[in-house]
Amino acid sequence: MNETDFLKEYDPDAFRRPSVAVDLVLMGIREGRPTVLLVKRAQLPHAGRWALPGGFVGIDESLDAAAARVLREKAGMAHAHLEQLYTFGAVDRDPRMRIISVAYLALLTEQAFDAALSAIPALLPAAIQVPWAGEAGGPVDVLSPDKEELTLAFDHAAILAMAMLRLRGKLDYSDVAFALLPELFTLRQLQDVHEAVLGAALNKPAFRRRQLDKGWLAATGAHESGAAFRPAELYRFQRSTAD
Amino acid sequence: MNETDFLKEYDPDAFRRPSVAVDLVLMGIREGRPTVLLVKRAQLPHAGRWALPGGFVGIDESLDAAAARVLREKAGMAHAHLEQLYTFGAVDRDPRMRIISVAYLALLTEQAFDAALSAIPALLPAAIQVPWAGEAGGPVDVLSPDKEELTLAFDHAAILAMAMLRLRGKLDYSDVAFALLPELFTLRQLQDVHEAVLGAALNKPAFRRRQLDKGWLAATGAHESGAAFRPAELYRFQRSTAD
DNA sequence: CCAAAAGTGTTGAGGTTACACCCATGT
DNA sequence: ACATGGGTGTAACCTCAACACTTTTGG
Repeated sequence: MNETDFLKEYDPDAFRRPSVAVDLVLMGIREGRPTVLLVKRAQLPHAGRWALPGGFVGIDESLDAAAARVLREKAGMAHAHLEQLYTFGAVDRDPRMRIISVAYLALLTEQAFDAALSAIPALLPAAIQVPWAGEAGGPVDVLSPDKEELTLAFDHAAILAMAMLRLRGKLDYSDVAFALLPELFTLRQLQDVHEAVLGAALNKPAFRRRQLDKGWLAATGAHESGAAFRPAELYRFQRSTAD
Repeated sequence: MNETDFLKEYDPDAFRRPSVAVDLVLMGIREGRPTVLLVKRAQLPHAGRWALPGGFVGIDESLDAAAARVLREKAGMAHAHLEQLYTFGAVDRDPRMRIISVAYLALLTEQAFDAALSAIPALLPAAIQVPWAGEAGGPVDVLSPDKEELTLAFDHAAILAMAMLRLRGKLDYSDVAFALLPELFTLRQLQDVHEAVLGAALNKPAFRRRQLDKGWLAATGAHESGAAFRPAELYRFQRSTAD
């Protein structure tokens, strides 16, 4: 039997299969805090609870494509930094049936974040309150715009906690911070992003030099406008040619 | 309609679903090199090719449980450090049908590695040759015991590359190195593990002090026996009480 | 001229590397 | 006694954080 014949006779329905979904942590920085976009579940189970936007993975759709589709459909967004986080596969994580969820982290600029909010009014921007701001990962509290504490549906709180952890861990050796900033930004804005993610204040001159020494920043010569005081220079993210 | 009624009427078979599998990177250190255990595929597709041991996820089995089961069934091992790596979900990664694979990294001591080899003779210990030893991740070459270069089945080479990257990345801020060593070990053995994973030589006194300063090592007072020269002290991995 | 934030120079502390040396053991 | 690897002390070096200072703008 050759490979082609084998494939013809193979029965893909021999075993019961779990469903596979993707869930997206849509994260941006608002008012100095990491903030995520949540949707209110209209249907059972967990009707009325807030949840991460998600959707099932189509049979002819890669995981990355499914994540991009959910980003498009549920947040009206064409592009965003999107990376796979972790796969959650506890048997009872969804009471309907067995659903394995591949969680993705999507990083949004403030503009993209606000655009999604006005395009799709059902989205709720929820601030993430990290208990021990400087330290390692534990449970995260999620606050609605009027400071109510929210209980998320399913295991989405655990997904969120992992997203925060990942974002922190990658902050200074990768380019994730720039995915949260517009094309042109000042060093102060970059520092604000770092401080929001870390939940801690940073030393200005040290931060500045460390960032410039990495060689990832290209000075544009242009300066911000409309500042009440001395306008800061605008930089652009650009990997050094040495890479 | 309340939640119970809703669940009764829910049809879990409304959509076609992909299959979900786990694949294990069983890694240990042999002869100063990271080495993985491979199985020869008996059946199509990719019959005759070497592959990572894996299996389908049961409908009532969590992902972690499935990984543990494969570890038991395919490597005859009760326990090992096991951590989820990444989920591979390209549409065409398996020609039979849509299979999403959750990859796990399993870390084996040299004893466990050898035990698996003698318990299950079908396993092949394949050394991993990392092209640019000190640097970041790219493709990895896999060598059979007689130094033949192997072509792995499916996308398993990519899984392996990611496993090496993860192991390197976690080497000095986590306890993964100790999962590759027996209960009691010398500082030289610990350094050998680090050097094998990093593919680079390390400075002895610096390494020694860094490890001791972490507070993860407990001196036992016992010394290794059978050494041709001065016997080294044996240490045990033990997180500091301050954690 | 003042307030406020941008941007720079200098210093000092801490940690890490590199090298040299001493120690313990089997032959 | 000696070869060999285990284990330790010291000094040079590098990195980075803290502070003070200058610069630039709007009012």
